[in-house]
Amino acid sequence: MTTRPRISDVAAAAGVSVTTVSLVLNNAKTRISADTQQRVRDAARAVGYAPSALARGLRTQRTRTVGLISDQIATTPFAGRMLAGAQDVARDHGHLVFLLDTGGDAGIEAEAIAALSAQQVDAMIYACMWHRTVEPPAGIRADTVFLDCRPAGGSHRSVVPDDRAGGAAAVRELVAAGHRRIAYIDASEPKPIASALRFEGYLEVLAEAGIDPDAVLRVDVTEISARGGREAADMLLALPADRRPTALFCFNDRIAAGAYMAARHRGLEIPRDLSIVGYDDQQFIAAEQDPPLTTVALPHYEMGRWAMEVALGVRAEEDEDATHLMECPVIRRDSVGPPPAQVAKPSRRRASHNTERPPSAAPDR
Amino acid sequence: MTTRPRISDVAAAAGVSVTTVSLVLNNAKTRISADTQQRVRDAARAVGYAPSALARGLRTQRTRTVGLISDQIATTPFAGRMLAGAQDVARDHGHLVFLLDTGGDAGIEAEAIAALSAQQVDAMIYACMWHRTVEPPAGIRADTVFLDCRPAGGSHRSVVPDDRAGGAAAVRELVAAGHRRIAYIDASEPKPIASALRFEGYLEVLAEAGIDPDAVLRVDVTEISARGGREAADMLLALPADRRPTALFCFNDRIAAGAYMAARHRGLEIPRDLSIVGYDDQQFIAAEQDPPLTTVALPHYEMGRWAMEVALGVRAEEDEDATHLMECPVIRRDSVGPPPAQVAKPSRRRASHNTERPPSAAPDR
DNA sequence: ATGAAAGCGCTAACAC
DNA sequence: GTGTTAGCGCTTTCAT
Repeated sequence: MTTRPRISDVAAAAGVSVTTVSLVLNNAKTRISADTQQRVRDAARAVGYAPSALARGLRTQRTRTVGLISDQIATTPFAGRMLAGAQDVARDHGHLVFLLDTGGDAGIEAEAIAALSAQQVDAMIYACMWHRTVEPPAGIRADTVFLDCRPAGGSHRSVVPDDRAGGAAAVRELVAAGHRRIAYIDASEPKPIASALRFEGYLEVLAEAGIDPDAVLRVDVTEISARGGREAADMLLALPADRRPTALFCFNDRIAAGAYMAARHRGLEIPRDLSIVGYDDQQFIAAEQDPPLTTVALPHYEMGRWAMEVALGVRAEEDEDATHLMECPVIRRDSVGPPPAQVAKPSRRRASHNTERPPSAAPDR
Repeated sequence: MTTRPRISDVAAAAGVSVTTVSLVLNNAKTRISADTQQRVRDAARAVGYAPSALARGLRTQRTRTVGLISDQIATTPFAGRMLAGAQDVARDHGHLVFLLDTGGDAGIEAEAIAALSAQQVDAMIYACMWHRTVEPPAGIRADTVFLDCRPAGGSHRSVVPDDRAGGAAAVRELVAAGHRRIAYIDASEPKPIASALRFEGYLEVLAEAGIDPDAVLRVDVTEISARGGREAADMLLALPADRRPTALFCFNDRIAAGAYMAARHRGLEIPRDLSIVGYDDQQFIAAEQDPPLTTVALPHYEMGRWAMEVALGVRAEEDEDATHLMECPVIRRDSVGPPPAQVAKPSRRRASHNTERPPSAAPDR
């Protein structure tokens, strides 16, 4: 092909005017004879015609494109599902998405907004890769929808996970299994917004169950990682038997993975000796623990869909609130069981961090 | 703002013609008086002018956009870095990227190609989320560059990781540490193209070191996962002492994580009793093993950059080959050490899969 | 050193 | 039922 066929080529081939071609190709309700319609369609196919989105956009002032600005797409495992959700609904509605990752740089962000505006995108989404509060970038259009973050001041529509309810659901799993001494291994400073929310859920369920919260059972990790989780869990498990938790609710799955390590080093078997629940349902982490980790999933795909649906105006806005809370489902796997029948008799050896065997270890050999 | 300011608004504000505005805003080499230039720029800023990318694209037939078609962006942890690499160079050259994920569906793929063509993107990238051979989709433009996949028949330019060299590098780590009995825990059928390549590297280094490959030391996993890796490693570690490997090269980090589990269940300490190297340098997996896993990194960010650079024509094409091989650097962490001083005396108990203690375990209590 | 005007490919108001 | 034409906002040739 030397050059793209234009609408006039189709018109010529079909022996009609461009108006007619435009009309039939846009399925206008207009009265064009069925015969002509067929001729036009055949001609279009014959010359390999596809309308120029540029020309059409210029003329109609609707581009059928949407801009998606994200921070940090590179370094997060969750981005993909959010993008996929947004993508899917965009495609279903005939829209294309411009993806602009800013790496969190405000200058790049400003450029991105300008570029998108120059492209006359029909809608705009501002996505964060973890739930947080953001200052809406200067000059961002008012109908932008915020994905996985809350604009300060509730100035724009947004969707975030319901971390409070998720935290409650996690702890409820544990309470239902019979646990009463449940620790919360929290994130470190500066804490993500989800941290306090999940803790609220924790307290709520404890109250429901008539359990007094014990301050020693809430510990902050030194860093959000398996290593941090391991250290924190290790402190908890070193507590005297009557104060020691029988279950751990971890801020996220990576921390939970660290808790597994700590348990292992103390010879504790999960869930027989210790129950654990995580958060995030992080791919390749939660399901691949040994035993697989019970956790709470972050609804990234759904949030991505929701954001695109409201951005495109294809969702009946059921709620009045600017920010929509999306449910976090619990994913039951094998790390929760009833608490050990009797409290293990206190071992008087101080946390020596290693080869202590579980009370129940087989006296083998 | 009611409606976007047009170039004529700027012209009016500056008291010049639109030609002049266009010229100065596009930094034409033309001779426009410095004074006029300033007036125009001031006027543009004053009215908040930004040129319409649509109109400009329609006129120039260059849109400064590029289409990036990907399969499976949702379910892979590597997508982000590839996108970030592509993104960064696009931005540096003033281009915007349309991201279209097809989920691997051929129908959607065809639509995506059509949509991108309608948008008159200046360039196109076809990305896979893991190294494989693909049949180029029908109708894809000839100058498309393939990212992390090879088009069948070498019909298009492409960039993929150098898995053979990566496999060699991994095994060389082990050989350098003194190992001679090195197992390769391979992927399962249908094997990724990388599987055979890494194995080639393995054989190459063995040959270099004068080590005869032992067929029992190559085992396929039943599934690519921690569980698969665990089972495979378990078989290997159950071998009689004189046939047992002292080091494991795993097809990927998840499999390596499974190997850690198997080692742990046998009371083997890493790297004292067993050395392990993985592949992928997968985020939150490799670095968070206990001890952190030595592995080979996949150069996703760099491949993303490379692809966009050639797509945009901003890279001097140094190599004649249609497919560019990108180096996979080894990431040294703590899972490789010298082989155990003497071969452990063969335990005659058959692989009982559990509480066997390492020879060196403290006889505590 | 600056301006007039054509035209990129399309849609839609209006005429017939 | 179908055709003519203006114009979306810009770049660029050609005049001056």
